[in-house]
Amino acid sequence: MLVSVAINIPSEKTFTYSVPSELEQEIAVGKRALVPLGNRKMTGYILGSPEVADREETRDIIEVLDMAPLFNEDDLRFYKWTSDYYIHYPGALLGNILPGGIDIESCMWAAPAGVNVKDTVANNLSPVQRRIIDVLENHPEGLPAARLKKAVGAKQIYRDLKTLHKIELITLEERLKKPSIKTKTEKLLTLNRYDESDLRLTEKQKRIVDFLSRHSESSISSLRREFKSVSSIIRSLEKKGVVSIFEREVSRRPPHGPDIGEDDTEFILNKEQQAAATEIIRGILSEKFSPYLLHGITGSGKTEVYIDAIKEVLRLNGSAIFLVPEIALTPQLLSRFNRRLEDNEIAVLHSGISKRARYDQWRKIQSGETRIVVGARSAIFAPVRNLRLIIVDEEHSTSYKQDDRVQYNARDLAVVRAKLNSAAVVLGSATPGIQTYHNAKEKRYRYLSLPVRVGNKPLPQVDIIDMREEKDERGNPPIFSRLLKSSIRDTLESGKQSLLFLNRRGFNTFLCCLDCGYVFKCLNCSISMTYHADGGTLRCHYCDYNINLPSICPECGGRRIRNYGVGTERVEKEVSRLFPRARVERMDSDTTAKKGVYEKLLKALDTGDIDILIGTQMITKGHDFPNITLVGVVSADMSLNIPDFRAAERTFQIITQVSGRSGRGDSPGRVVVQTFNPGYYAIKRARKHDYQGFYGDEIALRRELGYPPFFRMVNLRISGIKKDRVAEKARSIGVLARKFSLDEAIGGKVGVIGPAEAPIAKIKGRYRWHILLKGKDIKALHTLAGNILWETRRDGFDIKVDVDPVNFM
DNA sequence: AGGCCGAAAACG
DNA sequence: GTTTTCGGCCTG
Repeated sequence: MLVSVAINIPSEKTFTYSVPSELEQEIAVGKRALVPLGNRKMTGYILGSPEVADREETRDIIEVLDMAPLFNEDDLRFYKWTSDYYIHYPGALLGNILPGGIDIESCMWAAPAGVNVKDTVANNLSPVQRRIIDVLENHPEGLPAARLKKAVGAKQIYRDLKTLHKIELITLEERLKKPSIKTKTEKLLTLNRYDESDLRLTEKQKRIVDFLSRHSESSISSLRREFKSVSSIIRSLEKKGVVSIFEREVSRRPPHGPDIGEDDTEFILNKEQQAAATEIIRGILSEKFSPYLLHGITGSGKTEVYIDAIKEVLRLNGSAIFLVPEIALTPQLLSRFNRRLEDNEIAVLHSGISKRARYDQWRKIQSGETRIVVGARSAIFAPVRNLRLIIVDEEHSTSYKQDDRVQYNARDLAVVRAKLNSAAVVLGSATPGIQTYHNAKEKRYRYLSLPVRVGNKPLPQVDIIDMREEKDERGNPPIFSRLLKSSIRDTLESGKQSLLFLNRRGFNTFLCCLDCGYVFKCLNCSISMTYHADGGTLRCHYCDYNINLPSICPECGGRRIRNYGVGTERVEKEVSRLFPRARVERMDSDTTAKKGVYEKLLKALDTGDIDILIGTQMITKGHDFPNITLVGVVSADMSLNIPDFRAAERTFQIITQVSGRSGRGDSPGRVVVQTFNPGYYAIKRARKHDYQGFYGDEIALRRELGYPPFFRMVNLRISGIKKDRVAEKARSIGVLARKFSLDEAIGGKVGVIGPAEAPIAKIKGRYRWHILLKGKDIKALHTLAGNILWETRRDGFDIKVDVDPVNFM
């Protein structure tokens, strides 16, 4: 018997192994096996068992690592599609999406041999060898070769390790690295059929046999509770063949979150919600691929529609995946789900869950025990059984695109997975992505609309303030316009709550020397550092490098350093100055870094203990607080000035989303948007809540300029430590790309733009360049990107392919 | 010929 | 990803 496995290494290959006959029983797709690779051992993910090997020699697998598969063939088809589309190594993709911390592998382990290195010997060692000895002196128990290499700072280390081993200064052995989480198992007993007349059982043995005959299977621990000491009795029963012992994994329940929001158990859908839910349920029942765009304005009650559809899926004994853009949104959603979908356990998958719990959840989903999965983007890979429905809430959110490691877009993958499983998929948003809306217009998705707010509440009135007209005492633009100031005051006086939104945390966005114009920038990243008044530090928002606020300019020694730009901290200070009696809180990634703070702030907002909440992106989504009647967008321009073709789309979405927080209760809401670009179409359309109008403007531009959805893109990112060499490498890849783009298979169907230095030219000490590939034919784009990767050695460079890029920085 | 080194390939 | 092998270069 043969198996093909994928291994978590940067290689597109899968590997074929033979299976010793005693392990054949245990083989199944989706289980892991310990396999030999070179002279080490690695964890391989079993993909199938081919009839014939594609090479002469195969080695035996060592061990099957799982009792039950981690995924089945359906899941695998989807994973394979993903690794093909995003041009990722299949083993690396599996390694990334499967619950972490359970794989086993071995490595070379170097340890000092415990002999004194004599001077005469030491003098004969090369510098690298001497450093190895030095490092090992501080690690008497030894180190993995790879870690040692880093510690020594050498390019190569194996030759020297071998030499040192030969002269017996160090020991070298292969060592298994233990998985970081252990799977918990319990031992179970079942009663075999046996001939009573053949056996003489003691009194105690009889009692246990009697107990077992009344239960189909029992754990040893439950027997122990019943009969105290049992081990020796069980052993002798097993010897006689009366019982058999087997092992099974047990899992723990995840902790229960806090309860937020009103009791909405008795919710009744309005006419539009009912129509949308009915249509989605029709799709679910059809057992055909049924994609929907649920376009519901803010406050229109999309979640109720989702819950209705999920209820239907549960009735059909199917599974549903519910994706949320940010893990911060799960607690609220969960308490709502728990109220409405009682008796059904809900699995939560996201990066905030511990490894151990994530593994347990994965197991329960895989076995079909849990049928509802809620989570951030990675939950799209959950190994659900009988998938009938995927919901992508706030589908326009850019956080569905993973930026590091394996880059994928969970929103797009949701549609693919639904297609592979003939399931329904609902993309829901108040401000659908241009691409999604375009798909709906082209009839690829069915369009469902919730055009009114629940309870017919009006949308808030939006006022645009031209900040060029506003001046403070010194003639500079103030933080708050007169209208925003008076609106906050009015809101305070009427006992309602205000939300102030700003897309930038910190105090001032940059510091600048008035004498020489020097701007304080991060040493590792080409980013201006942000002043944080909290700790009196300057911080880089990319690598968190921070220094104390300097009093003199490091460039010219000048003492006149000025603050520019406004962050949430600065806004907070200004609010406290203007409204000293108001209860003000700030919600951004600085204040919510500590666990539980986020929930606490939401709770306080809920109970009315906050008058004014200031925050970033974090406050724009998904919260329903009826007492908020004023929303202030402190600066709408931040998202406009990014080098990205989606800048207008983002601006429209942010203004609309944050406006939607206002006026959800009985009092009408109001929104004040401050901007230096009051005439910009995205802002003008947002003022009128005019999505269709905005779409019309935007799609015309996209068509004219050749952007998605009319053209597809692949971005190649090249980064490295040495500035000149990265530039050189980028240029040589650019030449290669242009050459390949003329190939027959591609035939001028792909345009090559660049290479160019990335807008953020340096992050964490790595210089960055990119090359953009653009074309209508995704196949040609894929072929070209694949060819380039294939032909390019990444010696000292990091080269990443980003298919359908979202972030161009 | 043998040692040394960085680059490249192989790993089933 | 780790470990081995390749091939060019130097020394003697």
